[in-house]
Amino acid sequence: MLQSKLFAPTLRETPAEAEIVSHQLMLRAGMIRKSAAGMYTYLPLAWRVLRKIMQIVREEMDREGGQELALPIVQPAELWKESGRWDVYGDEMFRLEDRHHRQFCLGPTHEEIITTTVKNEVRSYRDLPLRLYQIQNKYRDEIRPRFGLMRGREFIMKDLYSFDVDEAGLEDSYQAMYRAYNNIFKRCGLKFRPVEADSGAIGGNASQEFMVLAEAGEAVILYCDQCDYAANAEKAVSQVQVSDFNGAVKEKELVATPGHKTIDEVCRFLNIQAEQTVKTLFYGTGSGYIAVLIQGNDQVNEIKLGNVTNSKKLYLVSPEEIHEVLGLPVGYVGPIGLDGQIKILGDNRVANLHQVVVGANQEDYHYLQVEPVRDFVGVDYYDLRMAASGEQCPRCSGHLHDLRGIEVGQIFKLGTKYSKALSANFLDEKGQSRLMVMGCYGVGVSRTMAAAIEQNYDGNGIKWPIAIAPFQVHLITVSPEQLPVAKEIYENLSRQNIEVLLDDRDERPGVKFKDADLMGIPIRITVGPKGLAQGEAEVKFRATGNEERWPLDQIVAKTREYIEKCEQ
RNA sequence: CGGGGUGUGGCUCAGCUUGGUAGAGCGUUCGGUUCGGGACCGAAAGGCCGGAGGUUCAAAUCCUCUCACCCCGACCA
Repeated sequence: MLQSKLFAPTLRETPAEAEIVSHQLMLRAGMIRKSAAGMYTYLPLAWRVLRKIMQIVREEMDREGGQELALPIVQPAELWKESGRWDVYGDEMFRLEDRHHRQFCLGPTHEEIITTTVKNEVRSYRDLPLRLYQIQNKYRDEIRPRFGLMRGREFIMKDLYSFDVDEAGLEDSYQAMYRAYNNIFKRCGLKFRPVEADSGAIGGNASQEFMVLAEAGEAVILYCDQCDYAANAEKAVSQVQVSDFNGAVKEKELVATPGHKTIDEVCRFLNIQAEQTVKTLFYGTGSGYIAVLIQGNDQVNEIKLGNVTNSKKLYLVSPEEIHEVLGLPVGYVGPIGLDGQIKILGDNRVANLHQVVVGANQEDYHYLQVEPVRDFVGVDYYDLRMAASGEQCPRCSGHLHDLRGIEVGQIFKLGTKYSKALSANFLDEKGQSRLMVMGCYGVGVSRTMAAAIEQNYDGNGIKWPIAIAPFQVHLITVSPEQLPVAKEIYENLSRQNIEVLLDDRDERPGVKFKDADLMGIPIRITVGPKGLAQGEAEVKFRATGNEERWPLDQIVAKTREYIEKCEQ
C-alpha cells in the first residue's frame, strides 16, 4: 500500500473527547472516527487490524470444531418474549418496529435465535454436539458508553454457542473454548489472564473471563502469588484469618457515643480498631429492604449480595431514607433488636468475631462487647465481602494481589436455561426427549483492538504486536530521491506476502517518522542517503526501539526471519 | 437516570464576568526558500459562535427551553 493513497487522516493534537490512550491514539492515527456516542466508523487502518484479529479468532474456533455462520442482526420480539428476556433486557436493547408495527430488536446477543435455529433442525443426539459461531456487530444501548471502543453501543463480537447432549459434553466444549481463547489472545501478542467470573445476568453456573492486563482496565482482578488462582474482584474470595479469641466473653454494654457516627469517629472515640466493629448497611431491593452486617473495615460486594438476594436492582439506601422510611437513627444503627423488622444478612466473617462494637439503634449510643453469635438474632450468613489485596488465597497459602484488566472474552456454561425456555430438545439413544446443554463464549473483537493499544504504546504512539498490526513493515524514504530503491524493496517484500506500507508522500522526514511512530507498524525500514551509501537500509523496531542496519539484498530474508520469530 | 462539565473554521483553544456584530496556533490551498525526528517566508480559502425562543437599538456574550458530547456511579464483550 502506498501511503499517499491511504485513507488515514492523522491528527497532530489529541481530540478533547478522548480520555484514554487507546481512544486518543486511534483517533490520532486515523483509525476511527465517531458517528454517535459509542458508535464508530472504522477507517482502513483499524479495519485491517480488526480483520487480523477476526482471522485469528476464526482459525482458533475452527480448530476446536466451530462452524461459522451468520445470524440476523434484526431479530423478532417474539423470540425474546418466549425466553423472557424482552422485558429483562430492558433499556439496553435497541428496539424498532417495521411498517406493520411488528416489534424487533437489534441483537445484543444471540442465544434466542441460535437456540431456535438449532432446535428446529436437530432431533437426534447423533446431530450433537454443535459449536456454532459468528463474528458480527452487536448492539447494546449501554447506559453509559465510554472510552472509545472500550465500551461501545455497537461493537464487533465473536459469539459461539455450544449444544451438547449432557454436562460432560458441555465440559468438553467449555474446555475447548478455554484452550481456543488462550490461543487467541496469545497469538494476538497480548498479556492476559483467565480469571473466575460472576456469571451475571446471562445466567448459568460457571464462567471465566479473559482479561488483558492494563491500567485502563475497568475490572479489578485478584490473583495468587503462589498458585494459579485468579478471579474478578466481583467474584474473588479469600481466606480470612479467624483470630483465636481467648479473652473473656463479657456481657454487652450500652455506651454513650454522642455525635460519633462513622466507623472512624466511633473507633477514635472508643480507642478501638475498625476490625472490632460491625457496620450495618441497608440496601433497597426494589420491593423492600435488607440489612447487611459486615466487619467495619470490609466492603460489601454488591454482586455477591445481589446473587444471594436474587435481586438485580440493589441500591444502597440513603441516610435520609433510613431515617425517614425505616425510622432508624443514622449512625447508631445495629442488628440488635432489628430481628423481625427487616431481613438481616451477615458476612461470614462477622460470625467469627468477638467482643465487637455495634450501633444500639438509639441516638448517641453503641453497644460494646457484643458477641455476634450470641447477640445477633435472625441473621443468615453468606460470603458478602470484597476480597482484598494482601489476603490469603482461598486455595493455598499464597497471598492475593490486584491488577487491573480489560475483559476481552468470557466463557459461560449456560446449562439448560435457554434450551428449557425455548424447548430445545433432542432424542437420546434410548428415545427419551432431553434438553440440550448449552454454553456461550464471546470475544470482544473491537475491544481487543483497543486493549492491545492500552497495553502497547508510548508517548509517540501505538506499538502493535506484529500479529495484529495493520501492516508489518513501514517503509520510509528520507527524500524522494530514494523512492526508486524503496519501490524495489517494496515490490520484493510484497511478493513474499509481507504487508508493507510505503510512505511515498512528499513530506519532510520528521513528519514521516512522527506518523510512523503514531501508527505503530512494528518494523520501520528507512531508506536514506546515509545508509544507501553503504548499501544498507536502517531498521527500527517500534516495540523495542532497537535499531539495526540491513544490507539491501538481505531485507526480505531478514524481515521474514523477524516475523517468523515473532510468531513463535 | 442521578451528579459534574463542555459545545466558537478540519484539530486545540481564546473571547463570555463588564452585550457593540469573531480571533490565535496547528491543519488545508497557492507561490517561494528548504529537506535525517511534526521547517520558514508570503498570500488565500474556511465559522449564520450546537439548536429554538426571549430580553435589548444591539447577543458568541444575558434569560428560558432544548439537543449533542465528555467525565463519575448502576450495566457489560
